[in-house]
Amino acid sequence: MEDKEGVDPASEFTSNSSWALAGGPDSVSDSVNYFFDKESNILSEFDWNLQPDHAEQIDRFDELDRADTRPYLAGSFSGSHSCVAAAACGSVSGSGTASSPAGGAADVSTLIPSVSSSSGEDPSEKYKGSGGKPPEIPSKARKKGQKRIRQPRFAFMTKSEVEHLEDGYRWRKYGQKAVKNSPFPRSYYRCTNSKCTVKKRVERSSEDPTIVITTYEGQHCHHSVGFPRGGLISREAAFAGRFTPSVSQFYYPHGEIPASIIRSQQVPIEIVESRPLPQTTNEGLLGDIVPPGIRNR
DNA sequence: CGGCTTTGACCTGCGC
DNA sequence: GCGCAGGTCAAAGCCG
Repeated sequence: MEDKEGVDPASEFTSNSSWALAGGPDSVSDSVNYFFDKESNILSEFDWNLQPDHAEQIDRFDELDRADTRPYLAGSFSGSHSCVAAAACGSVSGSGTASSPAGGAADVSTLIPSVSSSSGEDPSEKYKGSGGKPPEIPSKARKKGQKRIRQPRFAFMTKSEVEHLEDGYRWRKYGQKAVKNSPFPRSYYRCTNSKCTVKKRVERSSEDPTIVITTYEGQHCHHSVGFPRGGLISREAAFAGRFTPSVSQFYYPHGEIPASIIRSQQVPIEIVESRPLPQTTNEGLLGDIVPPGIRNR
């Protein structure tokens, strides 16, 4: 509806978001490989294809970052988060409450998922668990054998002491599971809005307990509820909270951020500057954080 | 009392 | 077929 107005530039560039480039700078390649090694289970689970091939473009993102994206990437989650993600948000309906990014950012982690618009047409979709039912379909009404339709997912890493970020929406925890090969459990949250099917998972990296990996699934069909603590929202939170499909992200694993980014970002960074978001449009967001050349791939 | 968290059970898919 | 792991359900308990 209102979230689908017009053509989504993001989807335009992510509709075939299994980017395949060739080769890449060493530092970033290492970074990517690092991420694959350490978080491959998570990434693969999310269908993310973070390949060394992306290094070249990530490096360009690096340049972009030096250009003036930092304030936009800065996060201000409640608690002591240092946001690690840069994400582009697709179809955003209105500017909502995401208008005042505040400081407190750090590790700009990026990640390139092959965010499939996964409407269930993907034969490789593995609907592990969930009783195999789509969120929209109550368990009782669910037909046996019906495949759960997985919503597009979006994730980011956050260096944080607390796990639950405030992203402007209210969440209800509906489950927690121990994760294999990880001492940290994974928590499952669902948007408290009864009409909203967005879910999110929160888990800590087994490799770096200071890293919180938050995965959003689905798309909010409503506006955020605002921010009780100061009313400031980070750009990432805005992205996350209003996540829509057709989004591409970039991840740098903590500690493996390309040196140039570290130079410009420092880790962590306390950014006091509060700068209004440009327009919360796809164009604006993408323009901020997506390296040139990536967008139309 | 309503909303939320906790937690064990259950379901499903996948690999062997 | 079986076991494992992930995801969800739902009852019970907690809290404001």
